[in-house]
Amino acid sequence: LNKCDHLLCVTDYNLAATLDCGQAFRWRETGGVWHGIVKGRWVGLRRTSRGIEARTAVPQTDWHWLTNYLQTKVDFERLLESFPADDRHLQAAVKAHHGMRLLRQDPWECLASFILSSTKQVSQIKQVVALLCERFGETIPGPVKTETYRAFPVPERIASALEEELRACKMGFRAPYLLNAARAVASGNLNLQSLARLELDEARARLMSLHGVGEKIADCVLLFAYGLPDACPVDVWIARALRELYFRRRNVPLPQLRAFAARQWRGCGGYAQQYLFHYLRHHPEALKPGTAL
DNA sequence: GACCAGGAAACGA
DNA sequence: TCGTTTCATGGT
Repeated sequence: LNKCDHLLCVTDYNLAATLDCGQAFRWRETGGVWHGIVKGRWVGLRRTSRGIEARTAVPQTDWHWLTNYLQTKVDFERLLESFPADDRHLQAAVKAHHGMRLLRQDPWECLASFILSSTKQVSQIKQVVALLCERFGETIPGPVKTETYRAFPVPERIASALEEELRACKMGFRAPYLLNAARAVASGNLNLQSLARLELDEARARLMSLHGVGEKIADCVLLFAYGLPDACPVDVWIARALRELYFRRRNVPLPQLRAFAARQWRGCGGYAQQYLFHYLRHHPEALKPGTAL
């Protein structure tokens, strides 16, 4: 059976929060439809009462690529049970964006995107990623024939680019980092597929061997592309939240905050930090002294 | 203009 | 193993 339309039956799925919480950077929403590109396929998504309606530009016989990306088969209720019940800050954030999921993204796209993310706002990351795709991505079929749609550029294409061409995508000092990472992946020096079989610490060390990839960016990749539940990226927002809400505004050093997060959210650190991150981006006033989250 | 952004490397102590 | 500085660019 070949079709361009498909219904994903899900409950407790917050599509808008999932696609706009800062874990992926290519999704856009127009008129209630989210459109983006998953594994080189254009797809439009709409939340309905029955689930998620998906539409592609090319007929599909198998939708596993999409259900895997969206993680629609994850039991959300069981997921909630893994969160500490007595963590009132986390529970408040979960309540505000109930049904938000972590995606399962392509490792290379995720790694490249987060190399570009350092000290940039989410809106700027989206802009740089869009420029990169526009200039280096392969064209793919889309719904409007007069428009061009592009896949995320393969590492081989980035590897053959000039640093100046990359800088022209407004990525600044991150350009040599991206170029080096693309060469490592394209040459086989870094095998992204083999990372899936490693423990958290070993996989993290491999990623951190890349110039421009520290603990935070490595954890983003291990969480958003490999689904390691204990990968818990601590960025400026999460660090601020931990200090304000869990350490009574004490100036606790970053490594100590990371250790605390690992203990506090054992088994669910990835989800916990993502709910807090998304909540705080919508409610930055929650970090003001004396304000309960 | 000052200040900050989903950081990390290089440096000096 | 720490704190500081620097990196490029755009938004507020």
